[in-house]
Amino acid sequence: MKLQQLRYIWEIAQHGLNVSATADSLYTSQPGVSKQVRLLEAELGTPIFARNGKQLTEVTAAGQQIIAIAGEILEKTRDIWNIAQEHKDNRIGTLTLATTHTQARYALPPVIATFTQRYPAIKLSIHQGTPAQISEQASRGTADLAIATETQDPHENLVMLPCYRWNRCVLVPKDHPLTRLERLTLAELASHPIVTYVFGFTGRSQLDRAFDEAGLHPRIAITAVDADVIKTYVRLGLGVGIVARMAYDPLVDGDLVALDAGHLFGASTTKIELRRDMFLRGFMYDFINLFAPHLTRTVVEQAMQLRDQRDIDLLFSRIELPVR
Amino acid sequence: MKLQQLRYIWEIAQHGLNVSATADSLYTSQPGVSKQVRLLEAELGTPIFARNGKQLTEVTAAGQQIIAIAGEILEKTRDIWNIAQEHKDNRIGTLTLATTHTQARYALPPVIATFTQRYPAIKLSIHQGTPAQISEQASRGTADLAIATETQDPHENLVMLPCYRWNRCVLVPKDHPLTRLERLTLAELASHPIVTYVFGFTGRSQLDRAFDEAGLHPRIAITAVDADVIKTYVRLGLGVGIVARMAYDPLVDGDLVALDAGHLFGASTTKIELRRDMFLRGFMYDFINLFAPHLTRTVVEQAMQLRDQRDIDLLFSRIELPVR
DNA sequence: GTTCATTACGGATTCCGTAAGGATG
DNA sequence: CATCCTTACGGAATCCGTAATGAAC
Repeated sequence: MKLQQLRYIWEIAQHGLNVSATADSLYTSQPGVSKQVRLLEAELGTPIFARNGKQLTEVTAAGQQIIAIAGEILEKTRDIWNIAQEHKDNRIGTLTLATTHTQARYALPPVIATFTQRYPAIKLSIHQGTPAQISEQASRGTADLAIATETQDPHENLVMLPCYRWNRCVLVPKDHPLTRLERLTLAELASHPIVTYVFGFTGRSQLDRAFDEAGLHPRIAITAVDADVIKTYVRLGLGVGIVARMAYDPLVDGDLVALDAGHLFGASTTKIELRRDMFLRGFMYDFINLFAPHLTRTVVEQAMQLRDQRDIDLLFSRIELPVR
Repeated sequence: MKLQQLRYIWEIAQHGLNVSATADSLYTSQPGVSKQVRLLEAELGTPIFARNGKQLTEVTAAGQQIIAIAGEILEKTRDIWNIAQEHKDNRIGTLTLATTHTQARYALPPVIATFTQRYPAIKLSIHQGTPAQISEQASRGTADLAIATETQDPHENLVMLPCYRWNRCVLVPKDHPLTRLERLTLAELASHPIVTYVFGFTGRSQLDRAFDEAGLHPRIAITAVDADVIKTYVRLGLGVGIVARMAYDPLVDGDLVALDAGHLFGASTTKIELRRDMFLRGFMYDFINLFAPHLTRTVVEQAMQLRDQRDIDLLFSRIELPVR
């Protein structure tokens, strides 16, 4: 059994059992990959992939278990690399973030500016995706950290650290009837067509819940994954926008009015997700701390040692999160 | 980075940084091991071992972290092997038990008789040791299961499953004054010199606690790790023995009298310890089930999925354990 | 002087690429 | 017929053993 063989079978599984594509992605030859797989299967004495003739058609029962463990082993080799790099020179390395549009566009820029200034030799790479995708990336070790607000069903091996709470605002054109109200209500809001996030993004589910609990069923005219698209359609007069307050920038969005909606929907919480047992490099702790000042190295280490997310939530229940 | 290199550094750490001894234990040449270590260090760019001239003197900070992870990786490769074997033929394989004298001598024999009959092709190997040693073995993956009563400070990565409760008895020669008592008391017992287990073995700490709480300080004349030695000294008249009741065998120990002491010390619990994330083969579930009938495969799987030993204890608090 | 790790070196093995072959849809 | 996996084969790299070297206790 060799690490490379484990890497091969894992990558083949990730590439839909296509050995050629896998070989390409690993910058090696297809027969080489194929051969190592056969060798591993021969050594273990049991097939990992089921074949129809020469095509790989599915993963055997044994294969599924083996590939899962192979993935864990590969994560740990990455940890070893990180440890070695950290001790060699803690200023160089790579930080891979997986995050959503909202974070990347509105929350992260100042943090990243400071971070890159402090660590000019750290290569930063940001993977944008859906909340489900970025959780997946953190879980698989493709990304070091995931940053998002919505998490449908949390992965077993991820720790979630609350970073900040934020409120929504309602975006309307300057002369919109809603601007003449003393205080915005859910009922008033529901009488207009809504432009907001698609389900699963940026606290959308919390928004639905608020309307539901009030027995209101507003018409959702348009849904988008990011605030910029939402603003565009608000400008076209297709509805009133509901976005994260931080997405409203007076300088750029002077033609729109932002009406506070914090009292209507309650605050949402943005979280950092990371693998429970991963090795965090010094600059990673620093990045987390820059993003969420209450998440000091000590606090993060403490949280990661807890085995149960409930214990972690308990740990943070005492801490006052910043509100944006 | 190769699996073999990880195995080498891990084994070197286990062998007190002696490369020659490590090479011998791995049935390979010493220069080969040495070279692979240097290659790994070169690849990672950071030393794993500190050297004084050519001697390995200590493990670097990076090395400690790396070796720890290497150990976890090696455990997972064993899991892969087990999975493959299980799918190849679930009747062949190896079961490695780590246990104490008391279990091996009195509790395990009938279980093992049944087990070997059911699985004639499973190689069974039993490592005897102190409770601390056998926990260590389970934790390190040197043994599949550890079976013991006392566990000083439980390892992080071990799950402990309660198997049965047992009581003590007092062994005395046939004509001993204690035999004339209606009902044995702690005070009476404490007035005689005691022969029992050394601290850390077979529920000894619970025994001490009972005397302490009664404000008694009996003279402990002789301590041993196993009941057979204890019986020997009781026969020599050096004191009264306190042993697990199951250690008294009327057939062999007819010259001694066993006085029930369950009401004096309360019951102790014998537990199976196993790595939380290990892959258990079918026959391993079966062995556990034979040893403790309430530990069915479903129950064991359930317990292993719990992240916190407290949750496991909770799970079993409802179950009535057999008493021996 | 003994123990122990590194370096040197040669033979065997393994790895990995290209090219050809055969199966699938 | 295009895609895709396997087999065949040769050159390169790696591995692993023995022997020699040198440092530490």
